[in-house]
Amino acid sequence: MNIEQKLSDKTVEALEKLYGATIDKASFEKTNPDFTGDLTLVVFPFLKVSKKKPEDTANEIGNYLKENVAEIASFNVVKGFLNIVIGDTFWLNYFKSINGKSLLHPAPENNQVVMVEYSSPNTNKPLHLGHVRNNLLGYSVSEILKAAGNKVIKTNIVNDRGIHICKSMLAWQKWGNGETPESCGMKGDHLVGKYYVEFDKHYKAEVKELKAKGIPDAEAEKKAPLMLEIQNMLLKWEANDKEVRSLWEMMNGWVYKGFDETYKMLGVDFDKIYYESNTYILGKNIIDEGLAKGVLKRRPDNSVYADLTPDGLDEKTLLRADGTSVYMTQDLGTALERAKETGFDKHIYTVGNEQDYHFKVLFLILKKLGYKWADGLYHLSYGMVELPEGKMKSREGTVVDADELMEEMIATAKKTAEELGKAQDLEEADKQQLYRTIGLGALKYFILKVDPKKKMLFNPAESIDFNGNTAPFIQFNYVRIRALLRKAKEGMLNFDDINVFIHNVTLLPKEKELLIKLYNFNTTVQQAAAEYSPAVIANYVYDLAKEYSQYYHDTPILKEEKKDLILFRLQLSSDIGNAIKTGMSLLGIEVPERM
RNA sequence: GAUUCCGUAGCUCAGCUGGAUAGAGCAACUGCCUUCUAAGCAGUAGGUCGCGCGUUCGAAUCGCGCCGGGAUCACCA
Repeated sequence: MNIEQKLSDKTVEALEKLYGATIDKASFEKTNPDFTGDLTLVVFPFLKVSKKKPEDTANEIGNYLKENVAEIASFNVVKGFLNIVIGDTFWLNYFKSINGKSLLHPAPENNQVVMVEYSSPNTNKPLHLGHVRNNLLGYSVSEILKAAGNKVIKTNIVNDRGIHICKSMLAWQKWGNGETPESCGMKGDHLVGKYYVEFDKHYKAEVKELKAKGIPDAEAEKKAPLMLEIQNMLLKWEANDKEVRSLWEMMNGWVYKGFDETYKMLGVDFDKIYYESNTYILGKNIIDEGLAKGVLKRRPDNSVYADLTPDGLDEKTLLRADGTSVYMTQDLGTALERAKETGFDKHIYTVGNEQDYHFKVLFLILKKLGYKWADGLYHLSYGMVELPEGKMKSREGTVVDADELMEEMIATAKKTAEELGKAQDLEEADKQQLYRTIGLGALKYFILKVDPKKKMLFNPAESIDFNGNTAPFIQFNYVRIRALLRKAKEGMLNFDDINVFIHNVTLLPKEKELLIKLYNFNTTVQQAAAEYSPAVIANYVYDLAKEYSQYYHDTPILKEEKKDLILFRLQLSSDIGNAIKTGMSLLGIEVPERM
């Protein structure tokens, strides 16, 4: 049982015995660093039952706890604050208990099936910074949920069909001259993206021309020849036209190859990939079911809708008058399909906050339809990535490309390392690997340390930092630990048998703080899982690394005179290294051995 | 207009299930490399926690109202 729980239970007991009061639980919090103690109980809420002054109440509870909880070394009272000091013995026992083990101990009873959907790209253009945030979040949340004891299925739904896909296809057909990724040396997704832009350019020119002839805006946009052509192409696609389909398959193939490279570089992956070309028809069964149950209604023109006005939302159309379905219909169908397929307990959609309304409606309709699993649906809604001048706009060319961004980060890592004279004795291949680890680490940490639901700012003019609250700083501390351990090994120091050296250890204040931090590792992972927030992990790992950095600076480890202390400090460092490595892996960030 | 998210140091962010004097990093300025990796450590300076009212022994944190910003409110995806 953890110490906070024990203290809480005993406090409840104390209140009962001292004042005859029944209280559910008493919560302790971390003692403010300016005061002596490890855990603090605020006694103000108990004055009602004690009918005594804050100081007296705190002292009485303190005395009771001291007598009944062996781990307590001492306590002090400041106004209404009861500060508890936990003895070294407790922390040293904890230290022994984690020796050589993983810090993670997932709760098996928590073993739920969780689907995490993320990425969801369109196959008409390459991935950009917004996708990067999505991918990193989805991947990291998946890792965190796994660490918290869930069975996670990572999924991706690829938007591979529709009018926007036809745009790049048509443009390539018209102006591509048979260009392929091989022939021009361009990554497939970038090549297709180029033709998407190309389409837009010609289309705009046509619209402008029509407008010049005095045709109203809306009509010009609809009547432009290129618009009519892609609409025709979409119809052909839906009719399974051989020529259109093979063009579609070829160009999507290029895109997938490009995406695979980007995903690989980002370090994300999926257990199951869905394609909208297979799922867009889904959902019609649900309509029939909904109509039968009376959840959905039919209008005179034959269109079908869900009336959500009683819930403070609008009417949502699910089937057009012509019988075709809309985006929402697909999502209803896909959710049902997945529920049948996997029997998930939870399903997390990693999608930007611009779709908050969409998911509200989606979940509500599924609940109204009476599906139990609908309670397990969750929209992991994250804020947009903005540039100093505002939103990224592909039309204005202000989109930050994912591949380019990663390249730049790696190049900056290289440049910085060379300036600092780092890693000079490494093999060339190891150097390249190191620059990747550092550059991509910096990028990932920069994005993940921010609370997902907040919008975040990215300034391309200022490169992402490598100092301070960053991945390279955390990696650096890991590297220092690894260097110590290598040297210890060379010096034949054997710290395997913890029982030999632990008896002669008195904890320094910093060592105790570090042990407390390690002790909180699992709680932190659980919290991050509950909040679906990698930022919780990022902040934890940074705090730990920062504390260690101070410790490392102030405390001799290999240079310590007493051998038992050397061994203790090495083992402590090693444990911290493990915590850093594990924590970073939950963010999808690697740590190097040297840098 | 309605719904919703956000507003903390010059900048980027923590803290928010109410608790003690609001924390980091960057940028600025000062020190510290013949001692375990200086991508580091220590220090100085920088805040009416958007504004007001309320609840409370206690509010950055909870509630209400303003002000400012974003997003959404299609038989688009």
